[in-house]
Amino acid sequence: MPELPEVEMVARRLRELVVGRTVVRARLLRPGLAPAHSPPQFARWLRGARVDEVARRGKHILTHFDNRRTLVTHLRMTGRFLLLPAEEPDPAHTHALFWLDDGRRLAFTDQRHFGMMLIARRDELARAEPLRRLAPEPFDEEFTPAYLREALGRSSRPLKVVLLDQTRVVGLGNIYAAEALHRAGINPRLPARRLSTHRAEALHREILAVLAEAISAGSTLNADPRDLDAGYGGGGAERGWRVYDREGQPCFACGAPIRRFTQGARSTYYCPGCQRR
DNA sequence: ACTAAAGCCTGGCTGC
DNA sequence: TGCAGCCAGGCTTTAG
Repeated sequence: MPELPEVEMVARRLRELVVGRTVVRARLLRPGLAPAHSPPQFARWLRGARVDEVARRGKHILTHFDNRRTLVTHLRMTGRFLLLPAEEPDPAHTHALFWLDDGRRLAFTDQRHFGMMLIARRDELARAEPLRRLAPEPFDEEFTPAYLREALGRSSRPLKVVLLDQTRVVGLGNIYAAEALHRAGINPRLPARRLSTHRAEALHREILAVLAEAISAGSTLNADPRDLDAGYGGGGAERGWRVYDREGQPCFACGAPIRRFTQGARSTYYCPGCQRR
């Protein structure tokens, strides 16, 4: 489940592997992946384009080309990039292919068809969907405790649910939202508008810490460079989550059994001892 | 301006 | 053992 740190890792690896390369041929195999474009148009816009830069905005990967267009990719749940030698067959669930000028090709696979791609003019990106309404990046100066409190301040919804709203805070998914709340000692059911200034500071600090630690853990993995998403395989226990996917297991801080309940149609994990209010 | 819920999708798991 | 049905979950859309 790629959230900001995992998407950051994919973007970094993609950057190492494809910046400077030219797409000699592109093919959209499943039109639903990029519903705004016809497959021929998709192919035409990328053919002959050289990759200038790979960036990230929230959970979106931005591949900027020298033709002033940008390929926006959202991995959603199961989207992944794979760099393949020329002779290797297409992997299962391949929905887009990009042949590079060094003979290799980049495949986009997506078992569950949640991922999406869009090609937009680079100079219109920030004003266009799907980036237009995104909150500031957590590591930008703009993202301060005051911003956080302001962004959450009007909502009566549970804090955990609002943290997943990418127009308020960008980059958190179900795992890091739960982890940040646990680290800050805040109950996930707290109505967002009831977050005090003091606790907003703690939450702000822990959001940054949990994201930074995950990025740093991922960047030290010694993985196969062809494996673009190495760094986020594995389940909760292996990744060392404090609450996520640990229902019934003792909290590392206080020993109370971690609890799970449904919030906004997804599982929330928390510690009843550390996150009383 | 806000909130809630359905829908998208497939594979793995649960319970009968 | 077989299989229906549930669950995972990021995000958009629709309805209220």
